[in-house]
Amino acid sequence: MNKYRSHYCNNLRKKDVGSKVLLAGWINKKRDHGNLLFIDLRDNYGITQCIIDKENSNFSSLEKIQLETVVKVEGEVINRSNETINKEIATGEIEVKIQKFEVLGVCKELPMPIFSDQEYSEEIRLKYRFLDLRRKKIHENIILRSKVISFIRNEMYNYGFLEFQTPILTSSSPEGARDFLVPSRLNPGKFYALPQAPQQFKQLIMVSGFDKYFQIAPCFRDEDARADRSPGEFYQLDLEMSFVEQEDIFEVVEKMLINTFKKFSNKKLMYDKFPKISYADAMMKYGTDKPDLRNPLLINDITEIFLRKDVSFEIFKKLVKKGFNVRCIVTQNTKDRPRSFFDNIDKWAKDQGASGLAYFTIEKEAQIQAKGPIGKFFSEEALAEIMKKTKAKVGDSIFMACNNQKELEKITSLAREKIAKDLGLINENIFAFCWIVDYPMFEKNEQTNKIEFSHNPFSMPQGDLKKINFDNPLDILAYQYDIVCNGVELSSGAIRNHKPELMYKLFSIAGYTSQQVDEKFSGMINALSYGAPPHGGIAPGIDRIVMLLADEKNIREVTMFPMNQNAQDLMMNAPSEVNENQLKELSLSLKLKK
RNA sequence: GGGGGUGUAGCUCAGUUGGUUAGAGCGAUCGCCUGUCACGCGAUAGGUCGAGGGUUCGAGUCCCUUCACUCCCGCCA
Repeated sequence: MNKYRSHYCNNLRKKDVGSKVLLAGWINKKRDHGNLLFIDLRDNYGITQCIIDKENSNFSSLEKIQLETVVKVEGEVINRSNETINKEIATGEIEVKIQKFEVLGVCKELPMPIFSDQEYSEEIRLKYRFLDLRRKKIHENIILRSKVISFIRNEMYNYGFLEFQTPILTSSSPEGARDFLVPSRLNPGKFYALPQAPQQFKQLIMVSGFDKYFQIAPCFRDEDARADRSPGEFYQLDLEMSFVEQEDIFEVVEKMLINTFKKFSNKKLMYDKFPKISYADAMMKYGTDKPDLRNPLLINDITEIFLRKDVSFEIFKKLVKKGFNVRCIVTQNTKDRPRSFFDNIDKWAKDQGASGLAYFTIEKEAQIQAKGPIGKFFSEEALAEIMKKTKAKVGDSIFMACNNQKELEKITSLAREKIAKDLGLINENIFAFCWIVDYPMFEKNEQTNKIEFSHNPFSMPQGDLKKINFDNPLDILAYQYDIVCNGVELSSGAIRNHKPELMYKLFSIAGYTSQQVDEKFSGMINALSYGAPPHGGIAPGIDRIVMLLADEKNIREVTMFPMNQNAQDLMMNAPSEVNENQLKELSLSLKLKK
C-alpha cells in the first residue's frame, strides 16, 4: 500500500464503513468542540470529514494544528447518524475516526484564507498563486482548461490532423505586434524573437507536404493587457490545411467548437450553424467586427433624413453637409421609460468622449409625433421615413449620433452594448457564434495616409486572380475570416497566398520592395517557389475558449500562473535584473531612461 | 502614452460636515465547549490609514505630487 494514502478524499462511501484507511491532504477547515474535533481534509478530488475526540492521545496536538497544514491521517471509516449526514459533499454519509496522524507539510499563518468565497486583491492572489489555486473555483477552472485542451487535441487527431512543435526562438517579423526579443550570445548584436504565432512555420509545414497540422501553440506578443488579453503569452489552437477552400476550414472548426462547447457547457448554442456576416455588414449593423449576437439591437444609417427640408435639427444637418453621417439605434417599446433612462445613456455617451446621443420616442396621438428634447425638429413625414428605414414602431425610441464613419462605428457599437445592458436584453445563457468574412485586404492608415495590410499579409485576395484591379487596392477583399462568440474574438484565419508573384505584387502595394520581402520573409517566400500547395488555416484562442466555458470575465481566472497588467510575475519576480557578466556575454549594455 | 476606479489590522471591509483613544467580521493567540459542517461563547494581540508634501488649532477625511493594483482608450497583422 502507498505510504501516504489508501483513498482520495472523495472516494469513501457507506460501503467502506468499517475499513481502515489512510488519507492525505490539506486541513481545509476545523470545527473544535473542545472535547470533540472535526477536520475537513481536502485534496484535489474532494473533502472528507475526519473526527477525533479527547480519548485519543493525539487530540491536543491535532487541535492546535494550522489550517492548510498537509497531514496524513489513519483511521476507521464510520457511519454518520441520519441527522449528521452532509448532503453538500460526496463523502457526506461517512466520516473517518482518526487513530493516528502525521504532519507532512507545516503551514505558516496564511496571507489569505483558502476556504472562503471572499474576493481578494489580484496582487495578493498573484503573489501567492499556489495558495490561490487551492481555492475551489479557480482550481476547477484550471482542471476544466486541462480537459478542454485534451478534448480538443483528441478531436483534432480524429479529424486527421497531426501535431507538430515549432521553434520558440525565431526571427522578428515586421508586421503585427511588438516582438519579445532574445539576444543571441553566439551572434553578438543579433536577436531572436519569440513567435507572435507560428504563422510562417505552419505554412512551411504545408509546403513540406504534411497536409493537416495543428498545435496548442504558445504565442508571444509584447502588447498591453486587457481583461481578456494576457500580457506576454497566450495559447492558440493553431491549425493549417492543404488543398482547401474557406468552407473546408469552416466545416472543421465549426464542428470542433460545437463539440467542445456542447461537451463543456450547459449553455445553449444560439446557432448550430454559425451565421456568416461580411466585415462591411458587421461594421454597419453592429459598429464592430466582433459583434455580440445575443444583443438584438441593430444600427441603422439615417443620414439622408437630415437632408430633408422638413427636418430642422440644425446641429446634425450642418455636420451632414460637411460629410458626416447619422446612425441610430432603435429600442422597442421604451416610451414609458423614465426620463432618467434616456438621460443616463446620453450622459454615458458624453463620458465616452462622444458629443452625446440625441434621442426621441415615437408616439401617436392625433398623429405620429416625436417626443423628447429634439422631437420637435422632425415632421410627421420625416418620422414615417425614419420608421420605414429602421423598422421602428410607435412606442419605440431612437438614439442617434452624428460623426465621421470611424467615430460613429465606435460610439454606436458601445451604445448598442450599453443600451442592451440597461434594458436587460442580453441572454447570458447562450453562446452566439458567428463568422466574420470578406475582410478587406488593405486599409488606409488615417495618420500616414499610407496603404497597409488590414490583417494578415499572407492572405489570398478574393476573385479571379487574373482580373484583380490593383489600382483600387482598398476594394480588394481577402479570404480572411474571424470567429466571434458573444462579442469575444475567438480566432482569425485565412486562405493563404501561395503564389510568390502575387505576394510580391500585394506587398508592393503596401510599400515593400521585392528585396525587402525576400529579406523579411526569406524562409517562406523561398519555399513558395518550390511547389507550394494551396492552403489555409485558422487559430482559435484557447484561453478565451476556456474563459467562455468557465463563464469568467477575466483571462487570469483560467490561467495558472498569469502575469499582472504590467507584465510582471509577482510570484517568481519576473522580469528581474541580470548581472554584468550575463550582459557582457550577450554584448549588451543598458541605457535606462530616468 | 492617456483616462476612470481602488488603496484603512494578516484577509474582506465600515469610518458621517475635518474634531476625543480609528472600528467590525474572518484569521491569529489564550480559555470554555462531545455532533459540527461558515460550529458556538469569552478574552487578548494586531494599524506608517499606500508614500511624500501642503491647508488647518486639528487630516483616514480637503488640496497637490507620487507609487501600487485594476478597468478602459491607444496598441494587439
